[in-house]
Amino acid sequence: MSASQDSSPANRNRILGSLPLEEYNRLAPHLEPVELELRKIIQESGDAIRYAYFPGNGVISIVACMRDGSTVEIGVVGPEGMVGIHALLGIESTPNESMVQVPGDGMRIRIGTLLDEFRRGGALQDLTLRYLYAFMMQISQTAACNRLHTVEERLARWLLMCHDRVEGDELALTHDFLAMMLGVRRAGVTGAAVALQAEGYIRYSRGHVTVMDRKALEEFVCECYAAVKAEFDRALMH
Amino acid sequence: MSASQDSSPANRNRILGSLPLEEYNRLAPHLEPVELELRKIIQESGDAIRYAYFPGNGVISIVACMRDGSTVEIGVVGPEGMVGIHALLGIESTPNESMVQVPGDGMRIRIGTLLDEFRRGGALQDLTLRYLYAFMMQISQTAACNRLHTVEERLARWLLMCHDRVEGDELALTHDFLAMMLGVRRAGVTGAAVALQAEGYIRYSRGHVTVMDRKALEEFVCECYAAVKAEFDRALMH
DNA sequence: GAGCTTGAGTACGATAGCGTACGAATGAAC
DNA sequence: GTTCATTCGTACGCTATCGTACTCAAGCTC
Repeated sequence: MSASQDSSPANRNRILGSLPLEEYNRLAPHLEPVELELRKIIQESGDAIRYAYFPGNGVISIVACMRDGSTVEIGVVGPEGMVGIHALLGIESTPNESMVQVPGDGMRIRIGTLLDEFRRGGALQDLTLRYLYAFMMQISQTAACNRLHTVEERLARWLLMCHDRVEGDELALTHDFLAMMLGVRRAGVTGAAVALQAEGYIRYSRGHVTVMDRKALEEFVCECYAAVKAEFDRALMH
Repeated sequence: MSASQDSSPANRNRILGSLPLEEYNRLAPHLEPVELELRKIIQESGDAIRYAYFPGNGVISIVACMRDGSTVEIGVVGPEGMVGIHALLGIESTPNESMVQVPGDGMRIRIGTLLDEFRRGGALQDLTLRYLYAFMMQISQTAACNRLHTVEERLARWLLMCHDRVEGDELALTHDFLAMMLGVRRAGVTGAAVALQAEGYIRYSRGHVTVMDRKALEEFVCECYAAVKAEFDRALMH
């Protein structure tokens, strides 16, 4: 029996919602609801990791930062996963930064508390390690995709990954932010966005993208999208 | 007390060599020595993961493969780590491929046996999870590096990472193989190699690179090299 | 030592993306 | 309704890398 009974953030999150009741009940007193506000940095590069976050909805970007300030997204986290998984591996901080791309809500819990449960070796450990595998495949495909595919393809992939984790077809995103995620110029995003819009896949207007034709986007996007999705399905199904 | 007493492959490997004797002795009867032969694929993309490999020396590339046959390396493994860590996360196979880049030797062990020990939650779990963190940082930096840095910088990084894991200054590598690792054309590697050679950093001749001036290479390489190294040191020190 | 295979150097036109910059349009603020 | 900051569209010269292809040299085989 699982903990999925209502639609609280805890139960919209796939990891928390898949826990057996016994484990969930041990964690529940320590879970605090949090709002995930647009553009909020919930984990600063290099800072001590104090909380793990389990989104109920919304999308969070995990970003690698360079010394000169340029950034590249290495993965996204939605209700299927968690932020702060690095800390479960036994380290206290990480150079990666976590930023809210699509606002939502979720639950957070102190890392120490979560680690205690993780180290019991039960369902939480199993679920988080499987998620970790999926996330690792996402990073690894991103590494390949960054090397081999065009800005247009990568923008399409990003939009699809976001769309998968959100209700509705509209996303609040500026070209500037997408440029930071994709690691390209703002003007580069504009060019790609114009192209995708010309094909009728999306519609853009001042910080708002609408996915108009998801099916067509899926046909246009590079293989990386499906590859990552397949690994998520494989690792997280049960 | 640790298991590092002689110079068998088991004890040249950092993970095995850091295990407390009790844990090491439980694993020891199941460790088989293996030779890591140049260019051998020790884990095929999509195949069931049957063994974990702990190199005593040599370098193994973990590679993402695309449908069209193009490949990009996402990370390297040497005596500091292991191949097959994916399986500790609870999955049976992965699309990544593992190939020997610098020949050497090591120990292997059946995944089931290793998983049993991993699930006891002792030092092996701690060591492998910390290594996993370091490896994840390597992939993540590679994703960023692939997006932001030139072929020359990335070649320098690759050579330094290899050099760190090998005794001596000579590596047996063709431009063709480096092209597969860096995800560029063979001619692109040649161009970069010529440039590094002109600066006196390396010397190249028919499948053999020699690192001539490591210090200068370290000054030339992009920040990604030091960033990954710092995370390895941080995660694996004890 | 002749022939063959493998690996390296080079060339060249094509193209994607860069850095930069400027202006237009939208939406919010007053 | 006017002002202003934000966001987007576009342009232009520049560079890195691509795709392809040809040649040359080294080392192995017979």
